[in-house]
Amino acid sequence: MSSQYTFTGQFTFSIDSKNRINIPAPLRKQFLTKDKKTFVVTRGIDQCAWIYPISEWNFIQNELKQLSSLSKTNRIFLRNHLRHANILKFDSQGRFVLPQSLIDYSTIKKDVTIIGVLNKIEIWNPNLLRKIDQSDEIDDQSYEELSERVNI
Amino acid sequence: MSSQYTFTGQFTFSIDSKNRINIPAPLRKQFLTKDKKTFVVTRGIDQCAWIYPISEWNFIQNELKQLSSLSKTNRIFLRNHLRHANILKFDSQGRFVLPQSLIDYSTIKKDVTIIGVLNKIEIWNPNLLRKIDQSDEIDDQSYEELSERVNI
DNA sequence: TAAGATAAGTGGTTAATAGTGGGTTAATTT
DNA sequence: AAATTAACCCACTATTAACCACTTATCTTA
Repeated sequence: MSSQYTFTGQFTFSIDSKNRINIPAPLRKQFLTKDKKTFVVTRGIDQCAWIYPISEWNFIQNELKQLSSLSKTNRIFLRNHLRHANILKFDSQGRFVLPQSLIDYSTIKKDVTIIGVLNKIEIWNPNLLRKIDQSDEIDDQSYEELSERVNI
Repeated sequence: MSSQYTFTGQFTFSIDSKNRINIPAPLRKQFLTKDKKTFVVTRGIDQCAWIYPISEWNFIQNELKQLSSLSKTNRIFLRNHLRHANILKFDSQGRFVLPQSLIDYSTIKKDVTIIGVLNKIEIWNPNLLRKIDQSDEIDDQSYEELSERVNI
């Protein structure tokens, strides 16, 4: 079964003194009641944070179970994706606190650009996203191979 | 299944102080009731904005859902296609507000030229469209090639 | 073809919502 | 017990969306 979420759009918000980030209303409104404002924030493959509604995350977890730990790439991939995953809820104002480790990882300072990418939401340092936008790096061979087997 | 929309024609309207654009009545009337006045505005490949009725967009989106985010190429592709997509509705007067980012992208000032192109509607800076009109002539060779694929 | 009626395009006002900031209390940690 | 963190609440401001109104164009019908 494919995703029930179809996040789109781009928004630039500020992160406050308590490291709270507002989820843009158009994205927040999409959250299904069954997910109860619950989601997972984790490291993106790129230098950003990824947000999955909890039901999406559960689906992805099942996909990840397919990967054998005999493969080194798999082991590294699984480790890095699972250890940084935080289960959170947004508050009555629609905000959540972004864990410090993810702030550091994505080099977030004062502002964040939040973008909808189908089944997930990405949180970026605006400057970084702009840079990425122009110059894109080389494809990673290992990821290419993985992509043929897992669909997240 | 092919598109249920066949937008045609050209209209030049003004954009008001609140960045609202009127969808020309002939195009608006084509909107199917199932789409509930809902559509997606996004970046065109050329320097203009594209409008897809929501059912058209959903078809495109389902294709995009096939792409795994483990592939770098896919990630970049998905991001850049989805972040500029805004799901909107037109108001009771048949207008919608064009997001600032798209106004900038298509260098729109006071007036806009709206053209129907089969399954989508394009929004142009009139001056830009005029320029393109002259410089983007199709040469005889290209017409010959086209003739082998389309019979009109 | 003139007059009325209807629809289309444009403009502005008001009411609701969204984004942001901060404070208070409860829970956890040290 | 003190300090830090997290949850909750309240409040201000700016933006957005819903609503109303007017003008111009198009269509209808006498």
